[in-house]
This record gives sequence, C-alpha cells and structure tokens, in this order.
Amino acid sequence: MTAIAPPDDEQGHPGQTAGRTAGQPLLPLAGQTPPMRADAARNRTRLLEAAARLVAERGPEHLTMEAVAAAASVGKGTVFRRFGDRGGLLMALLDHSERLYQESFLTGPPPLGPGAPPVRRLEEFGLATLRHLAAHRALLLAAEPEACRRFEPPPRRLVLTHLAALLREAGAGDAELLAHTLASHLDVALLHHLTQRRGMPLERLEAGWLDLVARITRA
Amino acid sequence: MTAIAPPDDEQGHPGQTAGRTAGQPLLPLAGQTPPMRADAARNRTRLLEAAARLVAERGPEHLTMEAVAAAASVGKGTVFRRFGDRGGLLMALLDHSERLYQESFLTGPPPLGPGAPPVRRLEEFGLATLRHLAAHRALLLAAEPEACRRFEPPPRRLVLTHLAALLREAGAGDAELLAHTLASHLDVALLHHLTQRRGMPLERLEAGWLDLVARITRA
DNA sequence: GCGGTAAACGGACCGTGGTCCGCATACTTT
DNA sequence: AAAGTATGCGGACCACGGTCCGTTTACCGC
Repeated sequence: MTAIAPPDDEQGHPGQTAGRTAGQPLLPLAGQTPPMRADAARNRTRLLEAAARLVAERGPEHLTMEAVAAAASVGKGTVFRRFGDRGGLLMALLDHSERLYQESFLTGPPPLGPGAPPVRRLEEFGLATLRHLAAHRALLLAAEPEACRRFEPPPRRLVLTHLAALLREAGAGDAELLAHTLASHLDVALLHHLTQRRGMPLERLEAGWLDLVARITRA
Repeated sequence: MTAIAPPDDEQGHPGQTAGRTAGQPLLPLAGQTPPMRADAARNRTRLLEAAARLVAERGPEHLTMEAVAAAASVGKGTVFRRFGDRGGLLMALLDHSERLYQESFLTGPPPLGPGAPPVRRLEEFGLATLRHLAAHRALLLAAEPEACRRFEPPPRRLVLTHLAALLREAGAGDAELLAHTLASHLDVALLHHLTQRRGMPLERLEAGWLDLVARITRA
C-alpha cells in the first residue's frame, strides 16, 4: 500500500471510504469521509459482483485478485486500491452478514441483546457465533490473516470487547484474559478443524461452549 | 511437492529422512529410514547454518528461501527437497529446543514430568510452555502455518494429546474440547499479541493460566 | 576399479500477492 | 464553459514460495 490507502468500508452506491482511524466496520462508525467518485463506486460494485461469482464457482480459497480484476474488466491495481488486500476483499464480501450478526448482539432483543443477565447473554452469544461461523466457514477461513495479525481485525476486536464486558458484568476474574479464552473457542479455524478433520458434530461444540461458560463464570 | 518428498526430520551428519507416516518430530519416532547420502547431509548442515545466520542477522520474518539457498551455495530446489517448505525449515531450526521442551514434560522429573498429580502437572506444563514460547517467539511466529492447518503440525498435536490426557486423568468433562481451550491459552500468536501489542507482562499470562486451570478442573 | 541405479542437485519456470507511477477523468470553482 | 485538481485507473513490475525436470553424483554389487 502506497500511503494513506483507504481499504474501503461499505455501502454500494454513493459510498465513502473508511477514514482509517483504527478500525473498519466496527459497525456504527460509518462517518464523515468524502463521497466516492462515481466511477469508483461503479467499479466497486462490479468487483464485488465478480468476486461473489468467482467464489460461488470455484470456492474462496481459489479466488485470485487477478481473476477478480479480469472478471470485472478492471485493472489489478484498482482491486487493491479499493480493498487493500485479499483479506479486505473477502471481508467486504461478508460485510452484510457480519453487520446482521453484530447488530443481533449489540442492539438486538434479549437474551442475545442487552436486557438479559450476563451469563445468559454469554451462552446465547456463543451459540449465535458458532452458527455464524459455520454458515460462512469457507469465506472466513480464506479471509483469516497471518498468525501475528490474528487479533487485529475489527470484528475480532468487537467480539473480544463484547465478551470482556459481559465477563466483567458477571464478575469473573481477569476479564480481558478470560475473554480471549472464550473467544478462542469461537474461532473459525478451530471450528473447521474439529468439525471437518476430527468429525465432531456442531452440537458437541455448542455443548462445550455452555460447559465452558459455566466453568469460567462460577467463581 | 512432487510426490513422497520427505520433509526432513533431524540429525546432522549420517542422517535419515522422515518416513512420512503421520508426523515428524513427535520425539521418539526416529526410525528405520534409509540413511542420507553424504552430499545431502553436508548440504543440510550448510543450509541450517546459513539459515541460522540469516535469522540472527535479519530476523526470521525476513528469511527467504532463495537467500538461504544462496548463502549456503546450494540450489533453491535443494532447500525445498530437504525441508519441504518454509515452515519446515523454520521448524528444523527449532528442533533442538523443541526436543528438550518435549522431553521435559514427557519423561522429565515431576512435577512437570510423570509422577505428580495431574492438576499440578497441568499448572507446571502451562508455565513451562509459556516460557518456551516466549523464548522462541519470533521463530515460532514465523513458522506458524496458515489458519486452516494450525492444528496439524505434530508439536501442536503432542501438546493437545498431553493436555487431554492430563484432563482425563483429572476427571474433567469433555477432555478433548477442554484441551483445545487450554491449548489456545498457550499459543504463540496470542502470547505475542498480549505481550507486544497490549503490553501485558508475562506474569499476568502465567497467573491467568493457573486461574484457568483451576476454573476448568474444579468440576 | 567399474558399471548401474536411485538419490540428490540446480536453476529456469510459474502463479500470485502486492507496489508504482504516468495517464485519464470526475468533480469543483470561477 | 474552461481551467484546475484531486481522485482514480491500469498494467508493467517486483519478490517470493513452490514446482519441474534434465543432469550429476554418491553408493552398491561385482
């Protein structure tokens, strides 16, 4: 990336470009950035459509940036300018469902959203997350960044702060650390490994989650 | 890799080449494979020396396979033939301390090795592992495979089976699942994130480990 | 020593992610 | 409407991991 390259955020048509403060789609921080140029917006949607098509055809793990560019009749540089990198493009593809998922526990109805007791919300949050991961497994897996950046993407951060908040509310010990413990149980790569390579049914992971929450919150 | 490429295992001089059954240096399985040719063994040590030098000079994250080949005055193909891939080379660099670490809890003296009660061994194991990770952070981080293979390398498998065995002995619930929970607390990437990016002292992670073991093993 | 053979070698080659920079063009201002 | 400017565009270019395959060479049996 050359300088202040803005790796995109969301919206399809009259869009804007993420202001690159600290994170991208943490949800409500769609703000005051200058509107995208018309050609840029057009290319953006063409790229997303092309990418979605290619993913559907060949699977996210075989998606190449050059193929997307070609399929959208656009230069390769344009893809990178818009989405930053491969992970950014994949994430953009997930943006819509990611939003729904985030809203469901941030502002949705209890017991998932605010209003229920914290332990109850923890239980529901894990179940909802496991289902979210399972539904988008391939894409999330393909978008997973390199090891040392695993905890940086805003969605992961949001999950961590959410868990930490609920744990604090429930009065557990080192909430930040325990949040990581819980979060690691809600990891796509782990889910993939356990269900695909080790043949565990999703139900076992769900039961494991409830058990884990119980063990961790009874201090 | 072309076919039954043997991604190397250990020993320096009259060596052998891993038989590729299921795992590499799970420790005692150095066996009955045909001995390495003299030139192969020589190149192996030259490569390891060159790699170690380059890592020391520029850090493991800047190590390129071509640079290693050149520094060892060897063809690039030879590097891949010997070590399989970049991760294999990095792992080979760690092989010695990995062995010491593994022996310490498999056959070493209690309370880390056999002989102490399981919960005690769990506590010690975590502390020893955290120190091991911290000592080799950069190298382990650079060797970390892609997300979807994160649980496949034999060292990780060994940790998981060890944890599961101790948990079973301690009578916890779903030992295999809980082993993953504990193992995720002993993850280089997590350690890196918490200590480097979030500024937590190692002591806090150690305390967190003891707390976690306590919470998980009191059924 | 002398072949025969399997193993090892080397480096050209390929695919892919990511960058660079000169050129084109959508919006703004007057 | 013309000029000015920042934004975006494109695709040549680079670095690196990994593969392929024709050539070389260590080892084994004689």
